[in-house]
Amino acid sequence: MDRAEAEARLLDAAEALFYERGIQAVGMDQVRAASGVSLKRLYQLYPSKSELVLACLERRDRRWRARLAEYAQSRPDGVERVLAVYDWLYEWFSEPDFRGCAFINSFGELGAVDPAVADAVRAHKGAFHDYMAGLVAAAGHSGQTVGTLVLLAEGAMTTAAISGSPEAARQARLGAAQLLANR
Amino acid sequence: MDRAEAEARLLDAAEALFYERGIQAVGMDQVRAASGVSLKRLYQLYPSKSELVLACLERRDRRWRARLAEYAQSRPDGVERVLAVYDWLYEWFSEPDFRGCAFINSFGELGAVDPAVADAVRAHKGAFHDYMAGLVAAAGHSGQTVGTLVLLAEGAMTTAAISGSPEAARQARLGAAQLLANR
DNA sequence: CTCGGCGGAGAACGACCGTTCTCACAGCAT
DNA sequence: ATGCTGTGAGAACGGTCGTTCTCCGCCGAG
Repeated sequence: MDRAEAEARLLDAAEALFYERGIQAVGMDQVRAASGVSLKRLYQLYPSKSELVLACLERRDRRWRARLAEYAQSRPDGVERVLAVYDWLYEWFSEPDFRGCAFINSFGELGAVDPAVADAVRAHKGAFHDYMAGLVAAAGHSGQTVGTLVLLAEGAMTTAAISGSPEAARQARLGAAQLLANR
Repeated sequence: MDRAEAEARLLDAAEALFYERGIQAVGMDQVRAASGVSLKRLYQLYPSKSELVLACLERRDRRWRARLAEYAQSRPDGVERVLAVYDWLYEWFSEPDFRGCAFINSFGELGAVDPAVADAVRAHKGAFHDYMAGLVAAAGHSGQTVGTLVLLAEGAMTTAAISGSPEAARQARLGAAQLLANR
């Protein structure tokens, strides 16, 4: 098993465990068991748990945004593409192991205690905001609306996680459509 | 120090510490030090950390909702009172030690691992939803809007926490006003 | 005053966690 | 065959955590 595969297996296992149970509830030995990578290799690739967590968050950020962008780009420009974001949220919320936004969860758990985690979360949310701003501008709407549309998405993530139902995405889409209907 | 005062000091100290640093990051000994209540008394009032956490969440739920209701009731009936919710959020977000919604944070940290915590969070969010539904009905708007208004509030809480700024409440208020303007 | 129970301070316990170390072994150049 | 390098399995280490126990002083009842 070469370095690249060890990294991939580690990130896959760690990300899944952290997301499913929370970061502090998962020990490094469980990451080793789930990944099949020895502790020695683990620590020479990621010298501390904190760095492993950061690496997971960064990879998740890239994947999450890529998945969203890929989905949205399959829709026509304009308002349709803005609303596609909420359709994608619905699909995401419907995944059987959905447990909320990993960044919101990580921030609540470690944001006050690990500034690097807090920075990663802010970067992720900032990038999402910027992406939405691009979609809204392309739809010819004022920048005023962007913030509200982002709040709807964020609210849908936490509400879907807590309620255990993807319906919040539908509700958010309705609200967004209404906001975009009357300029 | 009688039983009632010991309970109050424990809950005050524990709630503040859990909220500020996260639950798992705070040890029982720190609760003892901050409250001035001995470990022995602590454990005879709350036989486990989990029960102390639950008691904190329940008291916080009651206080949070009471504070919100008190604020809203000082405004005239109708749409004004619905919008007052977001004004109150702005004040809350502006408190110097604001660190997001304790229930969202607790859910992210322990929701997957402690079902009692998950239940308490669901109860809190359900009560907030019902309260908003009452305000919206009193304002003569359809129940359709309630979900969206709640999403705006939830999104504002997480966004304010992560960004460190209370502006999200302003943004949420703008969105809510727009939703309530055109029925 | 004496006794008994309660409370406080903090040590003790067992479990676990992040991290490092030991040791045996596999692959490879010489 | 002989070293050398790096690996895997897992023990070991130091620290912390939740929880319990010990010991001692206080205080009210008799």
